[in-house]
Amino acid sequence: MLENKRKLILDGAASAFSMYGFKGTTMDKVAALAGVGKGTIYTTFKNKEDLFDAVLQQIISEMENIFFNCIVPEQSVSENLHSALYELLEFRKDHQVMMKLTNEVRMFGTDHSKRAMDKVEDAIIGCLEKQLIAALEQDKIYTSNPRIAAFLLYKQYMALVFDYEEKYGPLGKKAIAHLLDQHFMYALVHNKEM
Amino acid sequence: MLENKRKLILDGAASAFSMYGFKGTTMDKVAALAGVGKGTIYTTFKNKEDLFDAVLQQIISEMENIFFNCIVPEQSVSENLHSALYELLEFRKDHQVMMKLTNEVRMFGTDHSKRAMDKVEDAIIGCLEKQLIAALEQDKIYTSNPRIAAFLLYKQYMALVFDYEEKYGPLGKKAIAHLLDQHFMYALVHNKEM
DNA sequence: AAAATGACCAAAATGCTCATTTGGTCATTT
DNA sequence: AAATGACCAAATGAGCATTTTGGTCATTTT
Repeated sequence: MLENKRKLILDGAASAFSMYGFKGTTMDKVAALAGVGKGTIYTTFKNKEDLFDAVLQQIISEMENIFFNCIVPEQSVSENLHSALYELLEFRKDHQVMMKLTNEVRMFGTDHSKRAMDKVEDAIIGCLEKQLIAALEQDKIYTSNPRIAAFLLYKQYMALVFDYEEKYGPLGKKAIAHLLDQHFMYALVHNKEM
Repeated sequence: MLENKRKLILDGAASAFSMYGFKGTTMDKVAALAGVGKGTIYTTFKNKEDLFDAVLQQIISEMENIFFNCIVPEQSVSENLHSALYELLEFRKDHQVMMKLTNEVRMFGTDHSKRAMDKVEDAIIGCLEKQLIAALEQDKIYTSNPRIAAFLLYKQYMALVFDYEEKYGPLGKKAIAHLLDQHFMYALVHNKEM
């Protein structure tokens, strides 16, 4: 019944971290939410941070699946990238709790949990990079360094979704996609000098 | 002698805020560094935050001057934007203390001093926007919204200078300029559909 | 026997008190 | 009239008592 418990605990922990953040989540709460004894958690996970890592890893996997599923060879690069970004938007909406966590962890978290959150960022950038590389191999885009391009794409996306909203008010999904298309994708698709 | 004192105080305060940050700076230290009595500060500035504002405003003015001076009509838009970004890089180097302040204020500062730091950001974006508008009027670039373009340019620049360094190591000035040129400017200069 | 559990403990977090520091004032000095 | 620093109320932080919490392990359950 160990594997069954693992899922229970992981789900309880995900709820707890979502509701209370990292610091606000106690192992007692996780145990209660998961409906298991506190000691049981420690038969599967080394400690709180390990549990946190596992929850994030689960989110990362979900996300990578979603990303993977929107690469459609028949689609144009631009369309694929659009799909990917829409998925990123949807993902953010579903897991907007995770974004709160990002903030909290950066402010109060330990070094370890900071690194854990960075892994999420790296995973997203990695997904984007993968798509860019695929496009690159088909000569659909030009870039000397798909990793940097993915990094910039991600940062620009985050700036539009979060920073812009803070300063000038929220932007619709449509507007964000359009802005990225005009200001970032265009160069990728047309600039042969990269 | 009031105007003379004002400069003394402003310089002392600039040093103090640079050395100790906002919280770490006491009015006694400012008075000592400026070589004036503490009470004197309050004949010119309403309070600590007002003084902080004044110091930032001075930095903003310096920065705007530098920016203004690198708009050369004979130069191409791309060159002008390059100059502006190089100046921004130089500016950051000289006032890198200010960047520390940004962090500190965001973490521990009052709402007021946060807004004060935002003004610096807005000033930089404003400078970029001004240059973009000038270029737009000469039909040298295309963009439906120079404010957003300036915002994105700034964010991308900051991401390259700070976030990228944190993740993958520092980028040289040359590399940063090149990346911005390839990934951002290109669309501005070529994408007539904006 | 193997898995699950919750009472238990050391350590960390929190609340609280009180001495010190600090932003700001104002009577005095220059 | 301008400048000043002793002075004050409020904010801060060190130090301590109390509570909470991550993690363990002897006991119970299956």
